[in-house]
Amino acid sequence: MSLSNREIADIFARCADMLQIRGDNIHRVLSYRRASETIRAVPRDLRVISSDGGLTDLSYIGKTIAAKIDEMLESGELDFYNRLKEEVPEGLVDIMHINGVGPKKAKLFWEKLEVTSVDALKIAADNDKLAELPGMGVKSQQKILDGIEALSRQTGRANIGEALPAAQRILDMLLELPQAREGALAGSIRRGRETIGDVDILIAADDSGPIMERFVSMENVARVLGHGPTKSSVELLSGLQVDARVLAKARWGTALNYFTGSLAHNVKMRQIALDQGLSLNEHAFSPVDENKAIIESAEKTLCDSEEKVYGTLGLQYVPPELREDSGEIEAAREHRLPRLIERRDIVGDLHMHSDWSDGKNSIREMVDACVKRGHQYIVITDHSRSLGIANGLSIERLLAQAEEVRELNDEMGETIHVFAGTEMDIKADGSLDYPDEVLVELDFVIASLHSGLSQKREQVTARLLKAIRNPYVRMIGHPSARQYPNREEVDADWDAVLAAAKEEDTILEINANPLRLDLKPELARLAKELGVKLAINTDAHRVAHLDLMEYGVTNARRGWVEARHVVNTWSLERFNRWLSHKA
DNA sequence: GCCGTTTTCGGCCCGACTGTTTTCAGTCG
Repeated sequence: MSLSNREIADIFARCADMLQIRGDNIHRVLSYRRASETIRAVPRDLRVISSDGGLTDLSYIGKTIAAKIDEMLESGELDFYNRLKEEVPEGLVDIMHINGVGPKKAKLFWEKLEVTSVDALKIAADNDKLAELPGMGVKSQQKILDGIEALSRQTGRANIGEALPAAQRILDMLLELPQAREGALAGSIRRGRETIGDVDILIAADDSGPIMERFVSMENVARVLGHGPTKSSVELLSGLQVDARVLAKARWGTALNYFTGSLAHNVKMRQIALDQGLSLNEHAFSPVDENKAIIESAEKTLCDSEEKVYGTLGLQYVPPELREDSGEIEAAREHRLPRLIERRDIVGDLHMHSDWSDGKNSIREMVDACVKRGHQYIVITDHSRSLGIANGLSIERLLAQAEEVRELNDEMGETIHVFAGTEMDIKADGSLDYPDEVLVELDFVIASLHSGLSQKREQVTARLLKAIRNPYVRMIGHPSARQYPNREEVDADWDAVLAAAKEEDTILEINANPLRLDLKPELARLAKELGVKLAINTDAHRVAHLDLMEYGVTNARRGWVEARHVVNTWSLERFNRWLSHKA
């Protein structure tokens, strides 16, 4: 039995941890970790890539790791991993994930106390066994107990939809202090990742004390994890960890670049700097000698903006969303980065619900709210009849709603165009929820998966293909049906889905709801490269959800998407022309 | 173990903070 991309990525990550505990060369460890990251981000099935002989084209996958991938694809097992497990107890990997415990401590607990699980470690700590170990003390022991508690409380990474507003509030509060000259969110939140491990906040100021003081004394702080003169760390009551750093304005560019990451992007930046005789860190560019040692007497180059950092290296400015070491450095070198889509390019929203199904607001309220947000056109797309839990519309109600939408549209005149549509279920048996003679009555039909999400790949793929090929279906809503934190994407043959969407001129949605962000960036990038049409929609179930569009735009930017790839950047006239041409 | 516009060997980021050190090791990002 073969393993999925994710399972293979997990195994390499665990190999890396075990190798590190064993004390292997750190760069060998990093190789496994990088390979794991690469595999996690690959949108294609490794089985397909492998049969095309393309594994070693992936970054950080060389001959050795490619062979290990093939072994797992064929046998479902990895001999190397199995042998590692005999040498290094697997529970140590979990212990390593406790905050404050790294490979050395994990190894220490194992060798001195024969502790090989988080539970056993907790018992040892409760009995004061840890404090007696060399290099340990009462405080370290307590820190580990806190870490174990945090681990059990943790539900994993926070969704960006929760983390971003919380982070923004803290940033705004710190920026109100008179000492703060400039501030920004950095890290994965700035890169727009779907989930956030912890929040990084940077403040430029000459006097750091009051800022650090204010930060650790915020009312929503559950505990202070660290409090130094220029860096502090807190855990909020929500469980979210937030780090704040203060630095000099003159170093703003290098610092923001450094703390925005990603790690892999930074490593490449530094390599390019070294190639030019410069060492790059969060403080400055420093000239280096032939041994790559910093020449202390030489003058350093400070950068107060990120543009200067990239400019110093002869690179085009790289938008944060692209900084994942997925080709952006190479493109920046040749000044051929795309002009990414922006929120202001969006002039319509093709997917929203009303109180006719499971929405909270009336059609009129949704329309008025969309007018306020400057949309030129929208589509009302309530759920279809088989989605009983969402009060899906019977054929009679659907036709009655279409009638009402058209009357409202006439009433709105030139203010906004309201199309009559539906979000129709692709049922578990593969059939569509309304017959063609009903669909023909609508202006815009979305087809979406809401059930049968754990079916086999062949089945799910066939359902998607059938929907894509229906002459009345214009768009597939949230194509992979993934939802944070608990629902994995469906298993489908995405190569086949993208090819069919291209052939049939069917739009694939980038759903802007932060719990979905579906298509994911990797697939969106593949789709636009193939010439598949995309649309970014809120899937709003209430007026407030209409403001989630920004998350969808960020997600699209992470997929290198430009305005020209996205249908709802088109004028009403062009959108109408496409609708009638396709019909 | 990967990688290459100084290439197939010799590199691979490094500074802040913490707690245990009495000059530094481990962790983290």
